[in-house]
Amino acid sequence: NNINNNNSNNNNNNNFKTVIFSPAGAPRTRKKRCPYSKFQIRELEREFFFNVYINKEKRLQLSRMLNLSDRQVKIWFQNRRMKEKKLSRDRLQYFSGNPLL
Amino acid sequence: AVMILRSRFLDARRKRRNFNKQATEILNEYFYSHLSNPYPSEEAKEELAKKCGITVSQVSNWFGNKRIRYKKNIGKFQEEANIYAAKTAVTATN
DNA sequence: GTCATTTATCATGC
DNA sequence: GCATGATAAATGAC
Repeated sequence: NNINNNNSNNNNNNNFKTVIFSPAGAPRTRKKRCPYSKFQIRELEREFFFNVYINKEKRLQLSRMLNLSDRQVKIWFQNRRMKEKKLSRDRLQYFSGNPLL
Repeated sequence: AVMILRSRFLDARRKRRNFNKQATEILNEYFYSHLSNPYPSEEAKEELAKKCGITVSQVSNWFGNKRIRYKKNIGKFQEEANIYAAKTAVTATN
């Protein structure tokens, strides 16, 4: 079964690999970064609002609905949790400098 | 009101402002004097952030961008590399 | 799982 | 018009 396809507007063309700079070693490749569509982001964010940690069933369900691989959904939630943590840090720093707010 | 502030955080994420010349000098000085391993430790990042008047995240962003852009076009940064190499060479003799 | 990264992309400065 | 800082996918260490 092939997982990656993207509907959404502009892209892709996944499974395009980019060559990585290899410091004295065999040249490796990495999947090209492809930005997700507005629709994909909306659905991912919606699920993230309900639970920051997604279980296997919902993950598979989401991946099918959004034409993303199971791995991509998993990684998206990992990155999203990191983003939330950073936003919390920024918020704390911001308010500590502005006690009136 | 909460929603307004919340949206302002999300919107303000990409209000980019260039760093001042002194901060860029400090960052470049560290980068080119550690060119063989341009990965400052967490403590070094905090010190750089303090000296430059920016956040630790901004220091990490700067080094991330600098590493990839230097690697991708070393020739373009050759002149800049020579300048800071000479600068650190002077301090090394002292 | 977290988290520091790499890489491409975005948004702005000038 | 690119330079530059910040963010978004993707990888790998642990």
